[in-house]
Amino acid sequence: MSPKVVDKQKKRDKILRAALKVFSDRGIADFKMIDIAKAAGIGKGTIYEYFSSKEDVITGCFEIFMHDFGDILASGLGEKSNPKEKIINFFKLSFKYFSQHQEAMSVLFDFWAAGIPRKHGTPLIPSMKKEYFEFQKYLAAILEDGIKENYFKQHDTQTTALIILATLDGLMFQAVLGVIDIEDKSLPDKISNTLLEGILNE
Amino acid sequence: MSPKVVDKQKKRDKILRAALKVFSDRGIADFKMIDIAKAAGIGKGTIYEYFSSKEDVITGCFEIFMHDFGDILASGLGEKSNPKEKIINFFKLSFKYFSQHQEAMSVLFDFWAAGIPRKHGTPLIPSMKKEYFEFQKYLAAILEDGIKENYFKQHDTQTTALIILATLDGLMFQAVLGVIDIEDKSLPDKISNTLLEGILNE
Amino acid sequence: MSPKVVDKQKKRDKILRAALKVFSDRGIADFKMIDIAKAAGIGKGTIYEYFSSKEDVITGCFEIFMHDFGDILASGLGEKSNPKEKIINFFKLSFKYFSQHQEAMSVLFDFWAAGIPRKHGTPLIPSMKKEYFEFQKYLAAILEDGIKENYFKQHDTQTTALIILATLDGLMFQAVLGVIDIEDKSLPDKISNTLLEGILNE
Amino acid sequence: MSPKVVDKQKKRDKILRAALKVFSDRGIADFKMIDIAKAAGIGKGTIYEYFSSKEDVITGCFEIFMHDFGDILASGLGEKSNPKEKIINFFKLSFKYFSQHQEAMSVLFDFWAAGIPRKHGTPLIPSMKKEYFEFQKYLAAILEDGIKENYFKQHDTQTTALIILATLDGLMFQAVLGVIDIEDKSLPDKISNTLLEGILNE
DNA sequence: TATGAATGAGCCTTCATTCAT
DNA sequence: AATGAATGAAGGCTCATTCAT
Repeated sequence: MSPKVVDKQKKRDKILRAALKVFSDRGIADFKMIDIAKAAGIGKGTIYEYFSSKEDVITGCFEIFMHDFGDILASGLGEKSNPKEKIINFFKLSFKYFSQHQEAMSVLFDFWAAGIPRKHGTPLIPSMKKEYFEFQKYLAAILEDGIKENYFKQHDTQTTALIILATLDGLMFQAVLGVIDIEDKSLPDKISNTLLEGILNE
Repeated sequence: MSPKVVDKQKKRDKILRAALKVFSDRGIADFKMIDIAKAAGIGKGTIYEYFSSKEDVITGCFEIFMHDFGDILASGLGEKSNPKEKIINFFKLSFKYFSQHQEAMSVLFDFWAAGIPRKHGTPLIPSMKKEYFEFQKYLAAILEDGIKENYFKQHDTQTTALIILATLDGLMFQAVLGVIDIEDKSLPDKISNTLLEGILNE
Repeated sequence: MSPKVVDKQKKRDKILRAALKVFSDRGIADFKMIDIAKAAGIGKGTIYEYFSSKEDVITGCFEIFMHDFGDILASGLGEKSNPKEKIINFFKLSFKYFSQHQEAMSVLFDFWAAGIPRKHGTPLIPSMKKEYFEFQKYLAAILEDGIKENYFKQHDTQTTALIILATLDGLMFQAVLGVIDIEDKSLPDKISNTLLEGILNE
Repeated sequence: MSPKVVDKQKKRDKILRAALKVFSDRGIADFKMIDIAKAAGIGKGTIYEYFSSKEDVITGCFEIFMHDFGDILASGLGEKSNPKEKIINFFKLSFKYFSQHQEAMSVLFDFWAAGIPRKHGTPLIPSMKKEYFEFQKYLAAILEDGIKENYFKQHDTQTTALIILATLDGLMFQAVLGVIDIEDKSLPDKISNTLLEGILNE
C-alpha cells in the first residue's frame, strides 16, 4: 500500500555532490551524465528523476556551491571586530572553504566560464552577475563600517570591494593552477599588506 | 621563406581570428567547427588543412591571444620610468588590449577553464601555468627594480606580483560580467591606490 | 466467482476505459503508460497487476471496443424487418455508437494500423482479419435473407457485404478527419441510395 | 576546387523510397532511422543532411506518396468518356497503383492514423484533410459532368463523391488485411454495380 | 588547395518495466 | 494489492573528421 519513501531533497543533494566531484575531475565541458550516475552509485535514468536535464544539474550544482560558500562566510562573519581583520578573515574563510572542498575550486572556473553572457544563447548560469553583487555588498558593508569606525580612510568602497573580490578570484585561479598554495598561512597577511595599506588611516 | 609558406601562415591566422570571434560569441564549450568555417568564409574541410583537430584550433587561438597580449605589453613597456607608474601602466595596457579586443575578453575565461589541470585527461591548454609564470616574472622584475631604486619597500616581490596578476584577472572577469567598465579611466588609479600603497616607501 | 475476481475484472475494465481515452487524445503511436495510470487515477505499477505489457493494454482495449460495438449491433439487430432498412440500420447503429463514443472513433484507425500484417514482426492486433470476417458474415446474412425474401436481386453477397463494410469504414475515417458529420441524420439515406439501389429488385 | 556534386533532390527521393519500404515492413509506429539508412544504403547521419528529423521523413514520404498517386490518376484521367466508366476507372487506377506499389498500400493506413487530429499535439500529417478534399473535388467534378450529360440523376454529388472515396479507402484496408484481392479484375464492376446503380438514370 | 557530402561514434534523454515497501 | 522510485536498453540526433572530387 505504501510505496518506497525517499527523501527527495537528500537524494538530489547526493547527486549534486557526485556531480561536483565529476565536474572537478573532468571539467564541465567534458563530463557525461553516466559519469555522475556512476559517481553517485545510481542508474543513469535516476538522475532525470531529480533533474530535468544536464544543464539543470550544472545549475543545481552551482547553487549548492554558492550556498555552501555563503554558509562558510556567514559562520565566520562575526568573529573579528577589527575591520582589516574582517577582510583578512574573508580571505581566510575563502581559502579554508576551498581547501576543504578542492573539487569546488577546480569547478569554480568552469562556473565562471558558464556564467559569461554571450552573443549567442543564454549562459548556463545566468545568475552569476547577481551573485557577484551579493559578495560586493558583503565586502562594501565591512568597508563602510571600517570608515565609520574611523579605521579606514574615506574612499570608494564599492570599487574597493570589487578589487578585493577580484584579487580573491584571481588568487583562486592561481591556486587551481598550482601557482600558489592556499594552505600557506602567511598568504592572507601578505595579501592584506599589499591590498589594504592604501586605504588605512595612518 | 617561399610565398606559399607566408600564405599558409596568413590563412591560418585568418582562421584563428575567426575562431576567436566564434569562441567569444558561443563559448569554447559550445562552438562547432562549422561556425568557424562560416566566420572565416571558408569550407569546413579547409580548417583541417591548417589544423589537425578542434583542440588544435583552440590551442592555436590561445597562442595568438597570448602573443598579441605580449606584444601590447612589450610595446608599452619602456614608456614609464616611475615603477608605480609601470605597474599602473600594466593595468592600463591590459585594459586597453581587452577594450580593443572585446572578443578576447569573453574567451579569456574559457581559456582559463581550459587550462585547469584535471584528474582525468590532459587540459586543453597545458601551457597555462607556464604562461602565468611569465607574467609573474615580468611584474616581479618591475617590483625588484622599484626596490633597487628605493621606490618600493623591501618585500616578497614574487607574491606581490601574483597578487597584482590576480587582481587584474579578477577585474577582467568583472568586466566580462558587466560589473565594472574597463573603459573607466579612473579605475587604474583606484586600483593602484588600493593595491600599491602598502608597498610604497613613505 | 468470488467477489475478488469481479473486482479484478472491474478494475481491468476501468483501466481499459482510461486507456481508450488516452489513445484517443494522443494516438496509439504516442501514448505512455503513465498517461493511462494518470487517466485511471492509479499508480503506474498497478497497470502491470492487470496487464502484462503495453501491448497487452492495447490488445485488451481493442477487445472491449469490439465487444461494445458488437453489443450495439446485437441490441438493434431485430428491430427492422425490411432488409434494406436492416442495412441502413447497420450504418445508423454504427454512427450512433461512434457518436456516443467519440474516443473510440479516433482510436479505430490506430487499431487498423495496428492490425496490418507486416513483413517484420507480428502485428499488435493479429485478430483484425478474423474480426472483419465476423462483420462480413453478419452483413452477408442480412443480404442473403433479403434475396430469399425476394427483396434483393441475386448477387455476390459476400462481395457486397465487403463493399458495405468498406464504405462504413471509409466514412468513419472521414468523420474522424472532420470531412463528414455522423450526426447528420440524412446521411444513412444518402448512403443507402448510392449503395443499395444497384442490388434492389425493381 | 570543385566539391563533390550531388543531386540533392534525387538523393532525397532515394531516401524516401527506402523509407516507404521500411514503413511498409515495420509500420510507421515501429521503424528506426537506422532501418532507413540501411535500406537506402547510406549512413545514419546522411539522412539528416536531407531531413531535419524523423517526423520530417514521414511527412516527406506522405508527400511523394500523394504525388505519385496523383500522377497515376492524372495519367488515366482522359481515357474514358462514359462518366460511369470514369468512376470505375478511378477504382481501377487506384487498384493498379497499389498493386504496383504494395509498400504504399501497407503504409496508407499508417498515414491515416498519422493524419488524425488529436486533443494532444499536432498530427504528423496535418494536411490529410486538405488532401482528402482534393480527391472529393476530383470525383464530384466527374459526377457533375455526368449529371450535365444526363447520364446521372440529379443528386448530392459532394456526398456521393465522399461515399465513393469511403468505399475505395475501406476496400484498400481490406486489401491490406488480405480480405480482398485488388488484382481481381471482376472487382471494379462489382463495386460499380453496388455503388453506382442508385444514381443512374434509367 | 579547397570543399562539403558522407559518416558513425557517442551521448542525452525517454520510458516500459521491475520490485522493495 | 498498490505504488512510484529506480533502472538501463534503446534510439534520435549531433558533429568532428574524412575524403572523393
